[in-house]
Amino acid sequence: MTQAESREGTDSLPGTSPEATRIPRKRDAEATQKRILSSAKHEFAMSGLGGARVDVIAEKAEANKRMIYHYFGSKEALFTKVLEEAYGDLYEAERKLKLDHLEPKVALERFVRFTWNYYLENPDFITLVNSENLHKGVHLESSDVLKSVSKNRLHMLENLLVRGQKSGVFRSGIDAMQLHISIAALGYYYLTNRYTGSIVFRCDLMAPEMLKKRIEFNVDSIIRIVSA
Amino acid sequence: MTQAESREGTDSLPGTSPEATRIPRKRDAEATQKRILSSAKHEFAMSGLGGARVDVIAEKAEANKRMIYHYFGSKEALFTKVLEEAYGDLYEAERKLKLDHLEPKVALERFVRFTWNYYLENPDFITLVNSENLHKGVHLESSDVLKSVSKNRLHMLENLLVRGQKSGVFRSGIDAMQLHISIAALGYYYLTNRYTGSIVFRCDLMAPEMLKKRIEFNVDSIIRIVSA
DNA sequence: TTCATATGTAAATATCTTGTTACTTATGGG
DNA sequence: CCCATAAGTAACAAGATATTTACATATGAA
Repeated sequence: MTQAESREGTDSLPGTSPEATRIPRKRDAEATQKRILSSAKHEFAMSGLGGARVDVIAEKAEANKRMIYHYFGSKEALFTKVLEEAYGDLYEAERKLKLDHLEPKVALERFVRFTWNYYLENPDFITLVNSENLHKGVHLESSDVLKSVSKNRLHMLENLLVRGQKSGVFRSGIDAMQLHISIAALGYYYLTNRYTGSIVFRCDLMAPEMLKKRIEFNVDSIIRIVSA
Repeated sequence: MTQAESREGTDSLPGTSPEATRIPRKRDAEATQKRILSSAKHEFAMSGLGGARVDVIAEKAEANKRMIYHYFGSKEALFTKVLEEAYGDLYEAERKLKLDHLEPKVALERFVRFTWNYYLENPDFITLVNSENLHKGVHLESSDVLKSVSKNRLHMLENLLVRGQKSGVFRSGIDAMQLHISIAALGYYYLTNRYTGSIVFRCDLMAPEMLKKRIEFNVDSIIRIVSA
């Protein structure tokens, strides 16, 4: 089956020819790039950088391999772009949280829940990050995009800690980076290792009641860690 | 060129010929299997299941591809065996800890430090587990070996918690599985994401003083989580 | 309209990769 | 010793795979 034919199922003809001839795609560079990025994100997340196939990415994007190389240069450059977008999305969602006006303890709890929910709702993020770390971070280490978006990453949490310390609900001397890492860790580890974890512990770690147990345990843990 | 001829370039005949003759490897099935397993563990850890190459595994094992298929059947079966061994090694090291006679708090701290050190000294374990989870646990879900070695995995920690609760140092109502997962998570996440983490936080997470900071933070966190 | 160029398609290429096959050699039991 | 068999080697086959090339078509500016 030709690629032109492969599209005929979903579309019909714009006027001229009666039988199912190919409908040339409307030229839309931006849309094509978006479809490729979205498809790549999914494939890279599912199979890792090494396991993902350029052919499959192109096919799922309803685009052509040639377009991938045209727009992104190489499989690895595409992977880099996907990673940058994934980090950008997370950070943007974080920024939207607006925790500054909330009571420190409430704000911290909300941040813990947000982090957990983000991982849960964006499972791609975790596998993408895992894949990049398997490759020792080579795709992001020279990424100005990541460096830019990750600037002042700890600002919000630092403010939160200072506010809480001043009001006496948090103890002093808490390292914001260590806490930030811990908040991520408690959720991330559970979810990334959900398959082996379910085997080892002989239960379905993704069952709704188990997920609920986990997030409540995490919230409680983080609060205990910072409490005065 | 025949297959026999193809070897004559590097080697000459044993005994009959005077100059540097080939030394045929001593036949030792067990040793060869061990070399293959060790090499495979390293390659799978370095590149993941998909990224590892059977040829490279054979070469690094100073063995032959044929031997891999002879002894293990397939790349995936070899991967399964490597995983089973990796889990077995961790669990055996855990069993050697002998925490029963220690004061609960001291014992728990020792367990947290053990877990951290094990990940630090066996970085292969983390990437192997990551790789298996990328593959949704398919290689271990039917592994009787893993099911066998992971039996009563929470026993030690449960005993510890009960002892601590009885003596009043630990609070009651702590879920041993959640705690176990958290102890692993705080170390595992930091180490598996050390590359992207170092970029995002603009510091070398693997620098000795940073590692020290992390383990001390983790020990303190776990103690706070369980304290009465 | 005309034409340069951005966008898109199909096929080729060169290299890799897993698993197999045909073959060689060491080992140990009779 | 003799020889069946376990252990080991090299080359091959079939199918993937990333990237490139040759070509086609839509678009918009002149």
